[in-house]
Amino acid sequence: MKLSEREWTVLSALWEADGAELGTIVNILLPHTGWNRNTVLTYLTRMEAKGLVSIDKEASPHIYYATLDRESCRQRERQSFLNRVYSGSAGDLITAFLKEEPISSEERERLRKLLDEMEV
Amino acid sequence: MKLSEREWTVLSALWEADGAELGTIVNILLPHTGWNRNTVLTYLTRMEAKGLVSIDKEASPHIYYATLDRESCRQRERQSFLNRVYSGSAGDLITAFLKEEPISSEERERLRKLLDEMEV
DNA sequence: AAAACCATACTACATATGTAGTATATAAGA
DNA sequence: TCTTATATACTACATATGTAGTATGGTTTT
Repeated sequence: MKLSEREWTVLSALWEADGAELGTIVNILLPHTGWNRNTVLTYLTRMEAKGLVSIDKEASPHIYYATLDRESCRQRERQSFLNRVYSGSAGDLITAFLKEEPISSEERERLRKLLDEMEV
Repeated sequence: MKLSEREWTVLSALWEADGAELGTIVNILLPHTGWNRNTVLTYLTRMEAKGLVSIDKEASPHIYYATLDRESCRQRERQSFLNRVYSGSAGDLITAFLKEEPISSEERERLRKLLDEMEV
């Protein structure tokens, strides 16, 4: 199941404060989205139906959790992006990001080390 | 404007055979999508309305073109992916792909070289 | 020429998505 | 306690997306 942009945003908030009540989530999202409280609630509800969010309804107010952790979602997004945009060629993908994005020299060092470790 | 999965697929076909007539496009897409001819036509028409495709209607049959080249689209997708999934941290993104995807030793060499060139 | 096929335009319709508004119960302050 | 803010459930509605079907006219093949 592919996450939409908005779903990703909602999950990000949950990863930031997992097991949160509505108010908290709304507050996290508000600054950069401007979403209405009920909009957020709709997302959460719909995402529960999709299995992306789980809700503890015993508690009051309800408590909302992400059912997937960030790394699993990233993993899926990576696959999807790699195949869709680069037809699976990770080398090209990495090259493009390397060329385009500013990478600090520490980062570069880390990457070089990683490459070396792969050399066996 | 964000491309949907299907729009990306259609554009891929156009990049493969830009300036093509419907039949050609359908044939390119058919094997991996199974899309009906009219489905493809609908996509092309809708994408023209969005400015993603241009259609030469003088010709008969019409000729369909992608209005954006692959690299521009890749560029946008990279930005979107980077920000959405990695909050802008290109280093983490690259690391994840490096660790996960099989990269040939020639690729690794190329990447190393690229990293070295950045070292100035 | 009649049959079969291709292309285009237009229509259709279900589901998804973005974005709330309303009604209602409840909790928290004044 | 009366008012106000919160939370939840439910409803609403426009636009987008996925996926064709139909009607029509041109083209190619028997």
